[in-house]
Amino acid sequence: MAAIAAAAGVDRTTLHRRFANREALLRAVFQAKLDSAERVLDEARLTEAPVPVALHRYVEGIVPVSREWPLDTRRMMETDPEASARREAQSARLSAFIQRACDVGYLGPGTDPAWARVVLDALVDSVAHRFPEMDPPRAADLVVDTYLRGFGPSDG
Amino acid sequence: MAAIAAAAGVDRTTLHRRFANREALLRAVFQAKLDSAERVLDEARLTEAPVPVALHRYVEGIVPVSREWPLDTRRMMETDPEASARREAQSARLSAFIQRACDVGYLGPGTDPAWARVVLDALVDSVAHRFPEMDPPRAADLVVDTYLRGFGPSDG
DNA sequence: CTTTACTGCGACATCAGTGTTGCAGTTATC
DNA sequence: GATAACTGCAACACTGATGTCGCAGTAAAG
Repeated sequence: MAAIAAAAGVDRTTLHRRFANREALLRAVFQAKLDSAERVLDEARLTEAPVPVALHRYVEGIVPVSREWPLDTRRMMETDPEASARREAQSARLSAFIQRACDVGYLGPGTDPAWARVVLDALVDSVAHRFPEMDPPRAADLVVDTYLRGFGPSDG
Repeated sequence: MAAIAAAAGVDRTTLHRRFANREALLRAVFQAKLDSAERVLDEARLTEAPVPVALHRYVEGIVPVSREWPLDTRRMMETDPEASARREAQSARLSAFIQRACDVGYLGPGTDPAWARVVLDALVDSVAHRFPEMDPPRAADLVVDTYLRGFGPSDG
């Protein structure tokens, strides 16, 4: 709480006036991230936009969210079942999109959707935190390009 | 310390007989991971084996290390300058290998070595922890394939 | 000018985690 | 059988983080 207050530039007492305790503060932060992530999923139109468009919009939107809320929402599991369920629902939407991308042939035949999903998360997280100065549209370009083509020479 | 002791199946007192304090235990664990990682780097022969062979050997070797020591050695930064320097040296070896892979054309022209390095780390970490039952040779196959080809259909 | 709203500060109480100690029990060695 | 080595257990002291409280100061509103 002291570290969070210092980072926010306020006194610990002020934090406690807004949040009853540390758990309440964490819950509020998780909710804020879930809100932002949900907005990105909605705006990406994962189920109706063309797959390439939806993918790019999703990545471009989620990179700033990941940067603003650099916390792993999976850690909410045991403390807030409601938030956990909400996170699971959002994750399911993304996994369904990956499946759709496979179904329409956007991802190659033989692609394991589970692995494709994990890799997308990893690439987003990496670009967001290891290249913090890269702006979201360019970060999305990089992630999508790497995601589809890898690093091998073209026309291998 | 209580959680570590419980996970190890021993009493806290036994931990304290071996390690003066929590910091000493952490240092020992970091050293063990650095030792294992160094062995993998040595055996991969990153500077003399053919690039595809070296890459596969490295990934196949580092996946079990990452599983056995699931801790981020970057967190040693401020507590143990010696271990931090050792970690930096190992990281430099891997980055030099990525550069070599670019130089010989194994990675496509225009590849950003820094990004290629970050993505390799991310893929290894993902396969190690999100697919814990996958054996190392097969995990290495998957990582290298994804790394080079991505998920787009072949012959795009 | 008074009141309201808000904040920072310092002091305090509580608690969880770490580190220490003494003792009893177990196993292996001599 | 005695000794050494090792361990688990419980109790204790200490420390840092959290949460609470009272008070003084500041700014905005009436």
